[in-house]
Amino acid sequence: APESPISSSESVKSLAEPLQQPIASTENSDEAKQPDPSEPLAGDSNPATPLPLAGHSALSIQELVAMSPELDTYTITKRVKEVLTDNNLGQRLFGETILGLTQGSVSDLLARPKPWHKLSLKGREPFVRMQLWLNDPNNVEKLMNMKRMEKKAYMKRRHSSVSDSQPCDSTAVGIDYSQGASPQPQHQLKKPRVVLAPEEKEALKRAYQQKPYPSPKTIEELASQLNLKTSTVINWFHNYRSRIRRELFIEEIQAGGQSQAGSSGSPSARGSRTAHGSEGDSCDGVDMDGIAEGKQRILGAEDYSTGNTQPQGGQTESAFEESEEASQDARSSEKAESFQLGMDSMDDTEDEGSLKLSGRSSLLQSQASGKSWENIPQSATEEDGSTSAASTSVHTVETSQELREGSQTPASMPSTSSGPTAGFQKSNSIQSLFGFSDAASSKNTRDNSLRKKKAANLNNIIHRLEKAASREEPIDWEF
DNA sequence: TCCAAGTCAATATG
DNA sequence: CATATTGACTTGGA
Repeated sequence: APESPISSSESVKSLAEPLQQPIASTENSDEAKQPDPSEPLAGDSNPATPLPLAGHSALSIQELVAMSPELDTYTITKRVKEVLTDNNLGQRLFGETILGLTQGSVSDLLARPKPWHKLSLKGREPFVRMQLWLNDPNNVEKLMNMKRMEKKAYMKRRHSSVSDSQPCDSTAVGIDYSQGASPQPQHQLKKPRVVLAPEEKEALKRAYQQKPYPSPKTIEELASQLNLKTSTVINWFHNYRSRIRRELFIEEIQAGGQSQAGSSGSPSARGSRTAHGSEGDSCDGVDMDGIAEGKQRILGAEDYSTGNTQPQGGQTESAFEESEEASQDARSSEKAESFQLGMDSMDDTEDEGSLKLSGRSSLLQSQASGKSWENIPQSATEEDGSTSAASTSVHTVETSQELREGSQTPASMPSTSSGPTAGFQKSNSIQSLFGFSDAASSKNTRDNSLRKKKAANLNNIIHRLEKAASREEPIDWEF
């Protein structure tokens, strides 16, 4: 019963309690949550975002974020979406008044939340705000009010044709677009906003698969070939890389978590989206592109010993794991053991001499709706990493990160796995041991896109390894 | 300098 | 109208 007398800590506490599934445990390591004075400069460091912030208390969000416990971003966004749709509140309003973000950012955040542990301090901020908002009993009411006020202001504007700036409180960054001010603004310097043609994207993607980190020279070539500005190509690579990465993150979350609802029973209310079928769906969720592309992929198998905690941590990625369709669902064997080794063959294509490494990988797929998963350490076939593409051996590791124990929605679970239910697994000490660890083994994801992403990600990793191993010339290791 | 992570903001879509 | 996508920009780290 440690009580932290910190006055303002109440908000922190509120942050801590809310949802969070049965993850439980993990305690012990309460880092000291002292009020901590490390805010000498704080003051003006952040120019923007005064934002009202429901909390009010003395702590800045940054501080709250810093001491926030691990939040389940997926659940948070899910709930936020529910609340918003149930009450007909838009992302714009929510984003601007609660999160201090624009509509597009909110959309993105809600649709593709990254797992907490992959977020930077800054990136966690919106989630903390969302959690705070969810905890506020009057959240909806407040937003509704804002909505009303906005509407009123709008009406007024239409009437008197007078432009007035922001209504109500909330700070206002002061930004306001003056419309009347500058006479003849436009001109032709509008910056057209480059829009890449499908073929261009295609070409870029292809280039990416070969080389996720093209050298300046390559970039120049691409740019001239496609008739694009160099900076556009550079930007495209940056964006693509990070978006691919993000897609992978969310796969992880969905595969591993899938918590459950619970929350408000919500009386129907046209649930337009949220089609989370546990299975059966036909839609394979998102794809970054829908364009058909010659599915080409390289499945490399490398044995990256993720071991050692890489300095940067962050990026060690979870890229290992490639699942192949191979066994697919075809046989829905619900055997006790739910994994099987598959060697796959990559069927297709070697289009344009793309490299093809030996494929085949061990596949561990836990199927069954339940969470019967096991972590199989897998054999580590070390050996020289580089070059030996042939060796192949992949690890599908996945030290499960959070294993929820007992509890877990007994409600709907159809018993399913009869197994011993993995009793052991103590608390997730494992996790702390291995600083990172990703979770979730992919099920039979048989998306094309997924596969592609993974393949791409492999390339990405290969690149890193290459860089780390011998940072020299842009070796091209074509196989 | 490079890169990644976050965002913005224009524009696509629904 | 609202939400989704995406090229570009910003920030921070090495």
